[in-house]
Amino acid sequence: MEFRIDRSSGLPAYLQLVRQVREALRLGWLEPGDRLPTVRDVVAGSGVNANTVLKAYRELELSGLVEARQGSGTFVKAGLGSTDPEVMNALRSRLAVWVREAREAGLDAEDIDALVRSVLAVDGDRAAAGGAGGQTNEGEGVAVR
Amino acid sequence: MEFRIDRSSGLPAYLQLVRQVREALRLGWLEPGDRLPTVRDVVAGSGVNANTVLKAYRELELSGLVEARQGSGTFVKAGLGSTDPEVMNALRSRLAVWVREAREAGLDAEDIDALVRSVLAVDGDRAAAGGAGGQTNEGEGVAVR
Amino acid sequence: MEFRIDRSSGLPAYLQLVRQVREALRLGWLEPGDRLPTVRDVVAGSGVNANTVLKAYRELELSGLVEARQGSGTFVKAGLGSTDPEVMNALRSRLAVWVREAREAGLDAEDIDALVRSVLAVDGDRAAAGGAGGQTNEGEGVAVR
Amino acid sequence: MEFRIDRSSGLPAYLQLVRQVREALRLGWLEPGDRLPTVRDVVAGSGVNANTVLKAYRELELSGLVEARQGSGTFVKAGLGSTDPEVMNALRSRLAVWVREAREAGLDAEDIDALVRSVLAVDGDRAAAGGAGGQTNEGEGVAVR
DNA sequence: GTGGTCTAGACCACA
DNA sequence: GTGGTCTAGACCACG
Repeated sequence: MEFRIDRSSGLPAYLQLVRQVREALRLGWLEPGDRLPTVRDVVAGSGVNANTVLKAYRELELSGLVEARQGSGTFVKAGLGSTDPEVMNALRSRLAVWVREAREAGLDAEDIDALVRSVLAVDGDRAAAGGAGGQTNEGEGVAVR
Repeated sequence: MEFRIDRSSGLPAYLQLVRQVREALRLGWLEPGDRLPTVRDVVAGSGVNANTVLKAYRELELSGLVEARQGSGTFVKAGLGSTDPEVMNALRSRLAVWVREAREAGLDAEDIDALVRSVLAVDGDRAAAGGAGGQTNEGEGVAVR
Repeated sequence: MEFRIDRSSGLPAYLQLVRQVREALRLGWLEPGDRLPTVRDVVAGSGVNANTVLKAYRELELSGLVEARQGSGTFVKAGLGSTDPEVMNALRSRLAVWVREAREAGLDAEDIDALVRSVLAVDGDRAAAGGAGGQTNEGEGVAVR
Repeated sequence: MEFRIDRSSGLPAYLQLVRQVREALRLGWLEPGDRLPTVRDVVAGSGVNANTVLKAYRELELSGLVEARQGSGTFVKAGLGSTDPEVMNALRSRLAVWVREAREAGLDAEDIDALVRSVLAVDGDRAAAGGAGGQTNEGEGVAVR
């Protein structure tokens, strides 16, 4: 697993790390028992400071997702992606089709992001009680009357 | 237009405001000539401090999207949504269908977000130079080999 | 509220801070709505580094006990001490009597601590399922056969 | 004698071992001449690394409490529990009564710990120079004004 | 070599 | 002036 940090996004580096681990868990790219890259690897690969990585890993540990074993590394303890990988893949490929069309219609990544967020916001009001998701984007969103 | 800020997202409040205005522009919910809510309104509606709103509006003004007219408010100067509203709506409704299916398959907002981001990341490598840049999420993304 | 850090205890300073806040909550000395001392106050009063305090406060925030409000301080969000203050005081004064006797019998603080821990350990095996307490001492303890 | 180490307590593993030996000495569970479990036993029984156990034993030896005899094991050299076993037992059983009442009043182990520590802290100010020092908890404690 | 703790100090976001 | 983020670097605990 490899991290990419976007320094201009405004989101703190350690939260980007946390988020990317959570995403990998949700997508099934990481599973219980897997070892996260060592702090030193992440430092070498992404340019952030070691303490930033430690902070991210500690946050993940506090939320029960990973477990640090001194001297041997940090390991995934619990999964997040409860969805059947096949279903996931089906959804993913249909999404990919949609994204391609959107791009052909001239939308860029930010447009697409805005669209998705707006649909999720509407949809979220319907799904409501689902949440407890943690650091999701729920709650942020635009409303025009 | 109404702002919602999520204090626990890690993203600075003023950037959430900026982002939401940009999203509204991209989605065609705001158009040149429209007036943004007054600072006072935003304060009342979202609980942030007036200085935070001012900072967001100033930032939008610096990027040329809005214009403050002394005594009468802040107005949209330029659009961002260059896409034909009909096409936009078509894309939007197809997206909504996909989202509904995803939700029925058990994915929550964070799952969906992760999926979208991962598809955009792959897709981004292909589209590369495409985006107008700005504060997009491009660049952040997970890679597992 | 005032913190005291024991640098020779082996327990990390930030955990001592966390523990002391938890204790104050359990004893009813802190209640929801109360403001914790500012980071700067703690630094001035206890000699630890600001980041150490921030780390402690952040940990408390992640566990849902306090809430940081930028620019205005850190506030207690949830209580821990569900016990009736009167009952608490009764127990406390009876304990104080016992402690006095123990001291008169020649036990020092470490002896008393050892005794309490050993009684709790035995007792804990009986109470068993109670826990989920978090960073309690449960689990550590001596057993001689 | 059997050790239990709590990996989530924040206290270094080797200090937990040292502490448990000291407690056993104070409570009279270990006496001069007794043999401590071999390093191998401790490793098998508690999961820590052999070096960690060695470090704990070395520390105990440095403080004069135990003595390593090449080829035959590590033996208790000096006691810590100077208190008459009968008095100790009397105190212990009265403590047990109190603990039972506390538990019935709804206090859990962490509550009890907090209470004991707070009483000891107050009491400590009175007894002052009393303690033999060492790695006691003296000095840490909460004060609310 | 692994993760973890702490410090000192710069800078940012918010009220 | 409030909390928060990040860095750089020293040192510790553990395997």
